[in-house]
Amino acid sequence: MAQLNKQPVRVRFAPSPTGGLHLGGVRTVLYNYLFARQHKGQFILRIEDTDQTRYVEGAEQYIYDCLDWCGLVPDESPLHGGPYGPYRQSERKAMYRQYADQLIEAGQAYIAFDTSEELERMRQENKTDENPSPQYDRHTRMTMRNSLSLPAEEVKHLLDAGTPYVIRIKMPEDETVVLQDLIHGEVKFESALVDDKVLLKADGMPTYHLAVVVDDYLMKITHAFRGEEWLSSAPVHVMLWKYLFGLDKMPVWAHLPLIMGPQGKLSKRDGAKYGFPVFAMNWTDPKSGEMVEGFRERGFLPEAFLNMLAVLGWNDGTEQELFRLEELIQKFSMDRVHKAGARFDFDKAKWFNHEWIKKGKDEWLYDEMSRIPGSVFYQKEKEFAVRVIGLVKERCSLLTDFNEQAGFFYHSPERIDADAVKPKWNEDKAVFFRRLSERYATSAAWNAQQLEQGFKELASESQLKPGDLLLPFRIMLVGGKFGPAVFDIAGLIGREQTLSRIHTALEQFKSRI
RNA sequence: GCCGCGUUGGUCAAGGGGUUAAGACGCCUCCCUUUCACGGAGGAAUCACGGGUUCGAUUCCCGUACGUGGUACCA
Repeated sequence: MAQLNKQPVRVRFAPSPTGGLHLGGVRTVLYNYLFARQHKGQFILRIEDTDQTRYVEGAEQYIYDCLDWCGLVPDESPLHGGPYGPYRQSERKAMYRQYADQLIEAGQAYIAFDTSEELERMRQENKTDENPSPQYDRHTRMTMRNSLSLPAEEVKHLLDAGTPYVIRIKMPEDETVVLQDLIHGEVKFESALVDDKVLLKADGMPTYHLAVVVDDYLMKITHAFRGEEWLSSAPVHVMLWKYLFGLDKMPVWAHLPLIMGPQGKLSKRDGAKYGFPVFAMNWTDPKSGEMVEGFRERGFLPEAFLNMLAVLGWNDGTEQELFRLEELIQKFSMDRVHKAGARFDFDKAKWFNHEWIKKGKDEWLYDEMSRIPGSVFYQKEKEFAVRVIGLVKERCSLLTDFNEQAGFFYHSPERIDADAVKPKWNEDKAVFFRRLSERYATSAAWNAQQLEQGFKELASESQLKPGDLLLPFRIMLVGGKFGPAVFDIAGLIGREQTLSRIHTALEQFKSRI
């Protein structure tokens, strides 16, 4: 550990490209990234594609796209290259075998010939109420077909005959495996209770267990952060480190708390079930065609998404909740990460986005809006859009809210909420608006101040209270009881639109009220 | 079942032997605004349970319960 401190910090995110990248995955990336930047170290992306049966077309590219969108770009990766490549485990296949062989030499691993049927049979036969899932361990390994139970000659014979086999770690009978975790502190395991995990599969590919250890060593990883679902298999990794490279070379671990859904572990199904995104970006499974919604398409700003994720399980000890990435890099610390899993709350997520929208520059929001399909803002020039955005942004939690909140700046309301004006509508008011439109038709200047002044003058000439006329006017221009100040709206949409909307509404009121 | 991790309002959480137990989201009320929103002021709501230790436990220890992860030639 002392030695590690002198080395440049190197952390890695190691996803397997089998589908979308969900909340928890992005948070793991984020914490890795923050830690690396804070320590002026390297952030590596390693693709763990050792299971060929789970290969999913496009999944790797999708990961790059997500990281790109979030702005968490790795220093080394299959895409960006680097001095410790290749960064795809499938391309490193040849590197793992020697370590497995080394373990066999040392008696720390063994060869096992059991077929999946035989394994299944063992599990069935040993299954009891007390032990519903028997392990391949010190109790059962001598009853199986492996280089420990079989005579050396038979092993040689089977090998010569090309019998498929795997290599398993031989967990010691009586050892306490101790792990120092940055978040959980000291965690202990009894080696006797851990099973003989497969290290090298029959196809020659390593399992995760061998691959992480070997690659973390070869890639000089100093700190290994991963989800808490890995904590149970940590003793296997620790043993491997001890056997292969020495505990003093082992990275510092941190097992991140899980992100939970409304009930239990957050799953992609929760998204569809409860109506919120769980992936960073839309992900369509190429086989099933099933689409899981992403935060990006739902209208989140990457900054807000990251902000929300950062404080889901971490805080800086103050009341601050809004952080820019630079601040997070400065303030993040693993020992302030909460131990317990956190339930994801979509309302709170929207609040973060809302805050970022309110704080955001209008021009910037305009640019971000390009991601929203069918955004109204591209129907007219940018200058107009930017002014509209400034007027409505405090009413929008998501980028996708803008179309509804700003639509009436681009087209006259599709539906006019006549019911809202109905109770207090009368002929005096109708007369007022007819006169107002005459007045507006000829007024020299067209800006909010002038329009408001004209409106109020006419109201007092008509012996009407402006307050009683404002709501009808709003309904005429907007269609409903929402939106920014009416005269700002009239000022922006212009004379022609304002007059036309007054006339249209007047007609509707005539027939419907 | 076994192993690991965890448990402060509905949710995210600060705190940590003596506190009126922060704050945020959400919810409710009021103010501002003759809309909605923003903003402001309030409100309801919390230390899982049982034993210790202690003058005193939400805080420390031990159990229990509950939640959660693992228990694959998946990661």
